[in-house]
Amino acid sequence: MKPAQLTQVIVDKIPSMRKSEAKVANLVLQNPLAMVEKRIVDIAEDADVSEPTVVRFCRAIGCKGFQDFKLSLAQQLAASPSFGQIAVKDSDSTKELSQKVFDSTVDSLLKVRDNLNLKNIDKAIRKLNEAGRVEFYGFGASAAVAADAQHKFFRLRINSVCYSDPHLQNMSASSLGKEDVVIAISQSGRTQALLDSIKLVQKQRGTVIGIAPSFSPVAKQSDIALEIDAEEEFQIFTPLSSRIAQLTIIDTLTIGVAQKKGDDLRDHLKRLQTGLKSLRCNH
Amino acid sequence: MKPAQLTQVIVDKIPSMRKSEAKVANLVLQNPLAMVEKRIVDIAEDADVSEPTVVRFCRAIGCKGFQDFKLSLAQQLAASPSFGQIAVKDSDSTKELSQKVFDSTVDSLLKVRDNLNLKNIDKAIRKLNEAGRVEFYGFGASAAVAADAQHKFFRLRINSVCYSDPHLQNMSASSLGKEDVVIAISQSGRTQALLDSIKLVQKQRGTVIGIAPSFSPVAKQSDIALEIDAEEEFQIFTPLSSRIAQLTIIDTLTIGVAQKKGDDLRDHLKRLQTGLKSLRCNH
DNA sequence: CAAATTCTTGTAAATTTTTTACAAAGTGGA
DNA sequence: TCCACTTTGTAAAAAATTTACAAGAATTTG
Repeated sequence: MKPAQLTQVIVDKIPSMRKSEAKVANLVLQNPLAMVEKRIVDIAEDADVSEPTVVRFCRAIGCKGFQDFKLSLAQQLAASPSFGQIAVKDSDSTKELSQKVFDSTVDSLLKVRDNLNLKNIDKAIRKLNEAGRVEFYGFGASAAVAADAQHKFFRLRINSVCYSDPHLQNMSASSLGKEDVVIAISQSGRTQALLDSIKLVQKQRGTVIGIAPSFSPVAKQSDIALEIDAEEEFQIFTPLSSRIAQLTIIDTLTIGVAQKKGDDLRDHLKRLQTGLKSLRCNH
Repeated sequence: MKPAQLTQVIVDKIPSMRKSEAKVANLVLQNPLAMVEKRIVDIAEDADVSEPTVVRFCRAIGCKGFQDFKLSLAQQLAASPSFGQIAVKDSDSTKELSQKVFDSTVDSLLKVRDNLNLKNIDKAIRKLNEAGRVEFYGFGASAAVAADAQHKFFRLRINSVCYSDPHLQNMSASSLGKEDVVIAISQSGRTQALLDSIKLVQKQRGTVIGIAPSFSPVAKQSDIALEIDAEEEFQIFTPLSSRIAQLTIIDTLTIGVAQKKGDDLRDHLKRLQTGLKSLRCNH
């Protein structure tokens, strides 16, 4: 496994820290990269605290000591080099630009990975495996995610459809039963039409798996909430990173279900691939 | 900046090393990962040399001292994780499963990032920025990617559509002109119908940007090829990682074009966001 | 509101770890 | 074999980290 996101751990633990430890934490977050070549005395001086406080800070975030802290931090930064300075400037070259886009995507994937609610993923996989019909609902940017998800579940030989039209959603939702599952996808977690559909599904006693930000109405309303809190590095555009995170969560569900279905499914997929071959160019 | 691959530097310098320094070098190469948590005394003992010899070894390969060596090594190892055993076993728990899915996605993103053809990305951004119409073509799993891409370009106020039906593709392709651009997306790079559409576009003197594996017919036929060679960790399923890589490349193009469009666009996006607010639930 | 308790922080000392200085051992050429 | 030079290890010094403890702040309780 890759090193967990140390910077994320630091952010999470700041509230429970002592005042002077928090000073160190803030210094580190301000410029993680600079820490790597500092000694304990330098950091103590810069943060205006004593050396033992720095050690206490290291222990507080789960490291064995100062060297261990530095090493973990260095490893995280090496894995995603431009952490903390990902904002795209107008002056960036194509090289810098593409690196930033890839790095920020990696960053948010790691962040989401470390905050997964495994219990709910497990529940979701179990439920999907036993489901009658599986429907995917999403609007706007999430419509493409829903379509992608539907395509994957279809390949697993699961009866699945995808609706990104509120009327079709409602009509279909009304026809669901208690063994059916709906996966509701939303970047904002506040789309009113989606909430309406969710309620309709629940009225029919269907199960709703929500993929949305924590504490959002969609997450709260869902029976099983898979929460995603990827900060978007590129604010003004349509969400980029969080959408990739959504897809990856769906991948996890897909593979989880496939694992449960076992060998039986494997044969089916092989046959499917053979079918596709005829559509291909062979030179 | 530090040399990219420390282990490579070590290999290169072994011939010019003293006998006991070479002992250390071999120990390090044998298991680089293990070095990270050792102290100088441990390494000295394991290599059967004295501690100063270890320090001399560190200096010989261009490091400032022992700590510097350890840090550099750790960084290299973190940056290029052993692309090893990610295959999912039937016995995997949900935790292991989701970690593997996320990690393998991260791995392929990093791999693709390091193999990007920047010149072509640059060309593509330039072309897209000047384009009249932009169309996205893709079938199967790539249809969702195309839909997602269309959605993003639409937000950039670029005249864009998406077709995942061969007839519509052909009809539309025939109506394109030389200032128009088509982005053709394919996981396999060998879909015959897509190749046909590409040829039609080129007959009309339109530009085709292909997102497909290296050396594939689609890549070869495209005017600007953006090649993606993500190994799929989960063989039997529909492609997972390479699709994420495709999306991220498209993100790069999107941001690149947005950057070129500048402030003008920023206002437009703000207005768009305000428009969407009315569709949201506010509690 | 003050006394007592607990929690936080820094000082100084101890320990660990790394680095340097130097001397011993080895190597090769005359 | 002897001399000059290189290589390597020992031991001491220096540097860096960690611990122990006490002073001071904050908080609770009578």
